[in-house]
Amino acid sequence: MSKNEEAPPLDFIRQIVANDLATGKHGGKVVTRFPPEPNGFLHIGHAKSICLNFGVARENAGGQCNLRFDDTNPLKEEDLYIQSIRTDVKWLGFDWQEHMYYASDYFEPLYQFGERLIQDGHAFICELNVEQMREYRGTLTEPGRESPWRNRSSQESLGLFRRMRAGEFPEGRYTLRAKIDMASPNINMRDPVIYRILHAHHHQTGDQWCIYPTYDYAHCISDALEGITHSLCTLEFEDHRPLYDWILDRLEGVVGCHPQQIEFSRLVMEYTVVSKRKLNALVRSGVVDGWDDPRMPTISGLRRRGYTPAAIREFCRRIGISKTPNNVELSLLESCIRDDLEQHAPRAMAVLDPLKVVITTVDPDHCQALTAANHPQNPEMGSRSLYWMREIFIEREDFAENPPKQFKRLVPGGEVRLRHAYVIRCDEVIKDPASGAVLELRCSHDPNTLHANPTDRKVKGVIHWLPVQRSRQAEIRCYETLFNTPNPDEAWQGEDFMRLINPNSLQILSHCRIEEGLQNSPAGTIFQFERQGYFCLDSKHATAERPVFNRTVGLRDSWGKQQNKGD
RNA sequence: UGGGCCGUCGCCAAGCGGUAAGGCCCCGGAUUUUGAUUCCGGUAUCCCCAGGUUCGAAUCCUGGCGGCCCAGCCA
Repeated sequence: MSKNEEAPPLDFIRQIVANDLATGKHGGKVVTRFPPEPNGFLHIGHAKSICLNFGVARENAGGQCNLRFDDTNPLKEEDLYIQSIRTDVKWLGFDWQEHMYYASDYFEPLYQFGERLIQDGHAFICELNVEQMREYRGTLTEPGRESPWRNRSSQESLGLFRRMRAGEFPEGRYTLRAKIDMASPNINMRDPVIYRILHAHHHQTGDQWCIYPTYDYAHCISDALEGITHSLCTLEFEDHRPLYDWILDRLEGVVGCHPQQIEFSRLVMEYTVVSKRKLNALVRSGVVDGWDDPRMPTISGLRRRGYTPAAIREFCRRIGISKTPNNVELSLLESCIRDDLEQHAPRAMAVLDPLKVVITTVDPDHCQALTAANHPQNPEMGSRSLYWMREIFIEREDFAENPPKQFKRLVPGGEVRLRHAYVIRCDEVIKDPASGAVLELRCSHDPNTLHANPTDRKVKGVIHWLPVQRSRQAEIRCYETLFNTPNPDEAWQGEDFMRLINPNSLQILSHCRIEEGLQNSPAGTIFQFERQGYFCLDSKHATAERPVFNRTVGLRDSWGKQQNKGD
């Protein structure tokens, strides 16, 4: 294997998996799962977990990754989310095949195991209410006290558990608790509740149940029942692992296997919040258009913004997997989408802020088709026609009466190349006498410069343009970060988050010009508007009559950067 | 002197006792009908700090310091 073909180093989880495979620990199998709770939309942080779980399965022969909805809390969950989660996982390019499950599929065995734990003396029915339980739990530095119901007989607990299931009691009256250790320094081990009464309709099981298992109880058993080998989750569950193992140890011989829980650090990214509560607040306040607003870090938002599945997967690959607290820069995500779109997005021209130019050397009725390649490096992407006519638009910022140093665009008396067309010279600047604003430019073109550069002089700049007649008006939405601080999560206090919102996060330009025909592309089509960036035909607001494009990301802009240095 | 986890370049991240990979960002320079792309080149004598073990330590030991998570009948 040559040097640059070397496989990249495996992250610590993949190392564990590879090692387990080598030693035959799980019978040579790799089964993972992605276990979202259907209580919200998937976001970029979920993408990291999806890429890890499905990735590990895909990379190993015979590997499998289940999609499992962790639906143990009917009060917070909805079927709507199940649909959107399925859509997003598929869109990201992953396939659970026939392995889509619900934790609620296991409610019956979960209940039976509960009876068994009671019979074996490992669980009891408790009558403490929420406040009492909090008092009995102790604190981080003081041990808790045992519930007065802890030592009631198994028979009594069993009877009560059955009556709980039968619906004889109101919510909160009883709970089923694991009997572990109230003095444990790990609070999760202080006789945690594993079943509670909830007279709630469940989106999958309807009114079949009025007692529901908690996450800690349901998750480990669900994993075991599905034959999961490696149960990958984020760091905040590290303290839960002893409980995960404790439950499965009590059920040894009853459930077939004992998966290994491994934790990794969750994704934290600059300028973004990801908690359901905060995302919800943004939606409710109307700061954003909805969960799929192109500024949202949701998968649907990224999709609408123009991010591709491949770019998101590449991002997840580049950030890696570790246990280190992290704060990933936005530039890394942007680099991923640029890399993808640079190769795949067809080029087109758009003028965001049009300035009219009359080419005095072209007849009023002249219309010449010029061929423009759709991609400078990839001829297979074909070409299209641009029409050379007397009246055109150029970008207002591509002309300067008093150019800054190094400016290589159009100036009075100067020349510039129009991309895919001719070199023009600016002969006259027409201004509004009152305001002094530039209204129009009069230019002449050099007919010998179509596919050739002049030999007697050097023309340094190339700018984009569009014919007035054969171009179309469009709305273009340019986005910046939603927040004006790189760490909105920290800065976010209570309900007061408006002060964190970047007032320029959305700029709507409604008088842009685009090449004719672009508006008929399917929603979601992405173009590179040359010299500007990547733009995606909006899937929500665009019509053929009124095209709307979202700027996915701008091109790298070394000129703009250089300009800003001077400020 | 509650428990758990983490600390390698501005940001991610390899490294697993043999003398600091890679990516992003940044800075030079070449090519360019996108100030894009591409292409070269540069960027940690040092791995939170202090001791120790060793011929040799980012990697082992000891002691500090800093950060994150946990007191839901949420997940």
